[in-house]
Amino acid sequence: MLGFEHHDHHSCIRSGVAAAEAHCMAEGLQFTPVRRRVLEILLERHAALGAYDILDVLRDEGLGSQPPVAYRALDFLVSNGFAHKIERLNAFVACTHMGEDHNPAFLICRDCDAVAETQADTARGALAKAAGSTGFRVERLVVEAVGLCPRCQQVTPA
Amino acid sequence: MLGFEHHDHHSCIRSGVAAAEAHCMAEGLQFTPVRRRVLEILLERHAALGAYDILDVLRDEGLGSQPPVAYRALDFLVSNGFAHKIERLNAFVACTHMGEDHNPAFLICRDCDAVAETQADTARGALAKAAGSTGFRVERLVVEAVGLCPRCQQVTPA
DNA sequence: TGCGATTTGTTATAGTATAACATATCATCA
DNA sequence: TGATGATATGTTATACTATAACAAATCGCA
Repeated sequence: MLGFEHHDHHSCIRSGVAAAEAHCMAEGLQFTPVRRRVLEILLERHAALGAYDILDVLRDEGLGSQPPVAYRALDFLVSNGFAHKIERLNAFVACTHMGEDHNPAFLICRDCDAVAETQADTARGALAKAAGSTGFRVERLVVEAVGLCPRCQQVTPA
Repeated sequence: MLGFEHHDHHSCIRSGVAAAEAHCMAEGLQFTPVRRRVLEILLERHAALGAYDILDVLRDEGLGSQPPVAYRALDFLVSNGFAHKIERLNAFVACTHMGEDHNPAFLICRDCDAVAETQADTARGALAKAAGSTGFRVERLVVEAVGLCPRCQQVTPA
């Protein structure tokens, strides 16, 4: 997983964009300037960004000025697994497992909004058992842990 | 857990309200008319209800007409564990484990918005491991499975 | 009874998201 | 290569979700 620790930001942006581009190429999807830029913005910050935060950046750069521009790009990224929506925050993050088929789970810092993506074990566990026993068919699983990241535990103890 | 199966609705509303009332009594909390009524409304439907849906009912009954009335009652219910917020739907449901200390997980039908509450196993699993290894301190866990309930699988196959 | 704390009423506004339709661009194949 | 159907963007308008701020009422208790 990509945690809260330091990492090479430049290469992580580059490789994220490259992975998305490759995937679009392979699938015949259009990786347009707005879509690419929104993904870059999400990769640049490693925190959850609201649609309107993203729109502000786009507007500054002349790439679009109305909400639907941001929402459409985000829909595209989410639909294709390049980004995820954090329901708890009404915000979005770049995916850190580009390409891999995965069931994301998130660690969300309530102080700084940093988000780390990890894996949820979907098949096992009480939830799967409950779903099975009631006949509920799970299609998508949202797992979001809210708490304090290591850094903010220093600053905001207890 | 409370599943999607049939159950005695009347007794389930009565016992839910009674449990909340007892808890408030014990804790010295005020179980006011609006708060009681909102809990009843949530118990009556076994689906996720938006704050404004609830407000509509309150308004019809002369119990309040402005959003803060509904939101404040919901905040109270959620804070005290009588109800839960479904982040995925921006909506609320009555708790079906009144009183017990629990980590709720939800099965949400994307067709009819019915919600079943069950338990998440928080301590074990990949998530807990990931949190532990990064030093992230989990305070609250949101687990929401989106899919089709048994009934809607009949109506809306595959 | 009076005082502080809690709850409710109300106005206003902030923040999140999408419908609908016009225009432009792309992708392809005749 | 130029027509055409599909996809993407631009734009206006509006719907939905949520909270700030302050006044008025009510409650709990000394």
